[in-house]
Amino acid sequence: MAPTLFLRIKTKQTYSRKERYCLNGMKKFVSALGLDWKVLLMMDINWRKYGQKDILGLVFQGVCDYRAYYRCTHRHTQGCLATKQVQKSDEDPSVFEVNYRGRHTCMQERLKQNKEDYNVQKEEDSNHRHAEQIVISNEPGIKVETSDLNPMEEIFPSFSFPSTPIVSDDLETKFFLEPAKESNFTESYSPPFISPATSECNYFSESLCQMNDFWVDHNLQSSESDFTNIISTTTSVTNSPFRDWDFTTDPLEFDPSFPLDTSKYF
DNA sequence: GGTATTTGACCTCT
DNA sequence: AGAGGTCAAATACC
Repeated sequence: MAPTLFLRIKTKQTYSRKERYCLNGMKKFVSALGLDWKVLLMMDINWRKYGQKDILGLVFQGVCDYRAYYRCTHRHTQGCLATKQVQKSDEDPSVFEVNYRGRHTCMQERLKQNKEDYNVQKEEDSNHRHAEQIVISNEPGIKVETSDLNPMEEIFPSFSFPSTPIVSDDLETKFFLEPAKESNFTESYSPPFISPATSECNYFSESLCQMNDFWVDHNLQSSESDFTNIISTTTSVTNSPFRDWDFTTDPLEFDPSFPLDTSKYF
């Protein structure tokens, strides 16, 4: 039985300036975990929609219009069987429920190859850095620092990655909108907030709006649009506002050995 | 022209 | 028979 991950994601047609600060907050959170935010972006973008169905009984209420079906872009080329379904919540139309089924085997193959390539290079380089790096993209700078951390695929076993490097600078503007820009954040995009899926069905509830209070207060001190400044900030999660995030709910679990103080990795 | 999305038809399961 | 899931031709987009 393929693992299933169930997410509930609150989204809106348009995000306010204040709410975009929250999105930038997500980027900082990702970097605080020792991950490149572009890595997180890559996790949810190689899906291809293959169908949608009206949800009977709810259509006439105007609440849940349809359920959309997605599968991995590389299903045919690499036999990846990962799929996901997206539908509006019948409780709150602003909440999207995302049901992930299976794992992206396509990227696991690539990760494996990259690790092998890395090991070869590591042997050749006697002056390699102490911190290990698993290069998951040919894109310069797209990598995960994993000193003393679990391998990436163990921390986030259900993460999906593209088999080809598709991250570009404009991805930042596609998802993490600059506060100064006016743009819509529509339901056609499935936010890449993914959690570890090791059990049959994990439940993850997250509201971008709940992050507002933290992020507005915190970000007033920062450049309001320059993400480069944000990620370059050395952040100890222990001392950061992130500790107050009600980010996950049971049974979602991070590896307890996962170090939260990531300041040493920057 | 290649790739992604739409959407009606079809298949499978209960 | 009906609902959920998938297929594939038509269409849209870049």
